[in-house]
Amino acid sequence: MTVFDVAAEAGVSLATVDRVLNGRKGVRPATIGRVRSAVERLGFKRDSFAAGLATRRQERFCFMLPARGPNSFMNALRESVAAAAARMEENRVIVRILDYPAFDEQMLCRRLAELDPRDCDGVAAVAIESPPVRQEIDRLVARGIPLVTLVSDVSPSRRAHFHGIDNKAAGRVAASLIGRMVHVPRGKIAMVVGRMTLHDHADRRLGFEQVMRREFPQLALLPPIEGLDDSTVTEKLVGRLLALNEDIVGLYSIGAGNRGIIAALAHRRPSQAALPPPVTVAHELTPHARDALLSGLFTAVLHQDQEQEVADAIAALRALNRDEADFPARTVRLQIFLRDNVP
Amino acid sequence: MTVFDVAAEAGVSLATVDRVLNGRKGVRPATIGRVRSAVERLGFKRDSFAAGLATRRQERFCFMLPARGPNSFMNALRESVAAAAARMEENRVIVRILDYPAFDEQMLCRRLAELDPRDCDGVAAVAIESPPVRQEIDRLVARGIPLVTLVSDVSPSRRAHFHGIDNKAAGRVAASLIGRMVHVPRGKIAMVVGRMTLHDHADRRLGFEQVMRREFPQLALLPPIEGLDDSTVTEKLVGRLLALNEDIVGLYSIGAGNRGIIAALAHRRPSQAALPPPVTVAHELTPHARDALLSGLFTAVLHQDQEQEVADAIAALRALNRDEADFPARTVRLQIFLRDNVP
DNA sequence: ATGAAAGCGCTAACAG
DNA sequence: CTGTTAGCGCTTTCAT
Repeated sequence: MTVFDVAAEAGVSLATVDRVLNGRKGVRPATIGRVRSAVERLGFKRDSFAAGLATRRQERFCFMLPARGPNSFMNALRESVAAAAARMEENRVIVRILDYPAFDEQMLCRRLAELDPRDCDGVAAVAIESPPVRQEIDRLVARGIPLVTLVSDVSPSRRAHFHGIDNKAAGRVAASLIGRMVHVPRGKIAMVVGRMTLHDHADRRLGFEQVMRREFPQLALLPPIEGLDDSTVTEKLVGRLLALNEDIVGLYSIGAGNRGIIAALAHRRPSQAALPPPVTVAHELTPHARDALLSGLFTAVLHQDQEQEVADAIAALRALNRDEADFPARTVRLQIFLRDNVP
Repeated sequence: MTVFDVAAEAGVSLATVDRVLNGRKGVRPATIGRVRSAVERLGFKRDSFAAGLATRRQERFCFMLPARGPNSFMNALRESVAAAAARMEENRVIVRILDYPAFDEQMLCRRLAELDPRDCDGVAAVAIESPPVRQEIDRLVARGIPLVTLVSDVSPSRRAHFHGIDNKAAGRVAASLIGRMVHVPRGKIAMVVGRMTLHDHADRRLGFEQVMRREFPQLALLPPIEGLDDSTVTEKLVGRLLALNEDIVGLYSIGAGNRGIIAALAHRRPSQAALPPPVTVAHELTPHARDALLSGLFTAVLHQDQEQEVADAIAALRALNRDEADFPARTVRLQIFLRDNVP
């Protein structure tokens, strides 16, 4: 069952069948119909190996990530991208990793501006929410380089898709878990973000506060503190917060810097250590978060499958590159890990 | 960068390069070394499209599932298999779906016995735990047809892999959720299984009881009831149980038949309806479970990604078919859905 | 608007 | 043990 058989059945040549199959133009409607019905009758399915071999195009994509730093989530993401790059190489997809200093909008803009349509067929970027970035993304798209956002979105912008979890839902889930698991009648809830300009962190906070206010009004929300995704900074700030508020019964770690959270929780002052530890929900299952979960220091960890995010982003870029407008972008499933289902 | 270049660089022929690349025997160690280093030097990567095209083998696998019935989890699984079958067709993999009457060990055995190595290169089966089944699986493998278990394992047996979630862990997670979310000092916990001969159900119960007993001894475990994965049966049994025990504060639905659980919970007698509803954890995100979750009737649903299970099973069968002994079988990640992250 | 012919890079016979 | 040769089924020029 090959294109050849279809050609014979339809009474046309190989080339015409190919044109119809791939929606190329320059075929009379009547002929299209004949080929279509031949395909139908024979139950023809294209052999993707042969198709892949015959098209010798190479696709070149760029991943724009924050530079290597203390944020283990981002480091892990970089590994995922590198692994995907290696795997995709045999599918004629070349993935290059570029980076910008974390939180640095200006450098991100500059890096995006440098991209040349002649050696880059698409970009996946962990973005920062800001007008200049949005503008630069739009300019990139105008130049003919499609862009998808990864992990953290920029919206509204001309980016084609966002690949990541539903961060508002993540915040709501965290609130549900904490609210239902806190057993005291009242108390305070702390939030730690990396930085508010990160769209994903802002969304998580939004969802969290929404559910907290509506369903657990007896728990008081402290204003969020910014730990810059850095565990040293985070430890200092959280330590101070815990010392100042003896009655913190819940803690939501929205960003990175979990090592700092763990350290602060582990070193609570004796007066606090007597109380039950706050119900703590963190993000990203790094090795540290994993240990904190196993030791009972964290109650739950909300995680996103980075491999899937990366794979989805590459799939989307390929589709964009082939002008498949109807590519279905899916939201990466939020994963909840408790002590008993740690991977 | 092709095998041809590698051949030239190593000073051998195409065929020899191919032998080395694919680990075929009949090449002198010295030659192997020359080819390897040429590959290394040139950074050669095999083009999987060309490789796929050149091997014209067709793989034919069978999925052995319980017959279509009232169990929506199994119906959904069947859909997943059908979808995967369609997708794999263009990769030269043909998947056939076979079935046996649910719970019927004898028929399962008979169906397995009928399989012929001449038209089946591997089997993925949702199994039943019993000596005859185990024996029949071993016989199948002896006849040269590799088998992997799907969703529910049979162990020990000569099946190559199990593809599904860690069911003991699932039970432990359910216990953690219920235990931490029940706010009364004491009460009873109910368990509903499909049938104890299903390995996955038995495992979940094990994990559940283990954590319940150890961490929440103030909650009393009622003996599990068997609903046969049928919602009519389940509704009757659970209704009776709820009527007899006013102080049920937690409910773990281990198998299918969620519709029955939902009905029973929704129709609690007025005297009970005044109390807070039991903290309920169910399995399998069917549309009904989803609605129950959204309406607050279920507290959490534990789910497994069927698409991934099926994809993994097919990948494993392909590997077995190519005698890749070191294929890494992964455990499908247990998913936890709360009201706010329902897909 | 349609057809003929030349590969794409690899694997698999078969021959040495 | 190693080399030669003929495709796999599709896409892509180039002719018509």
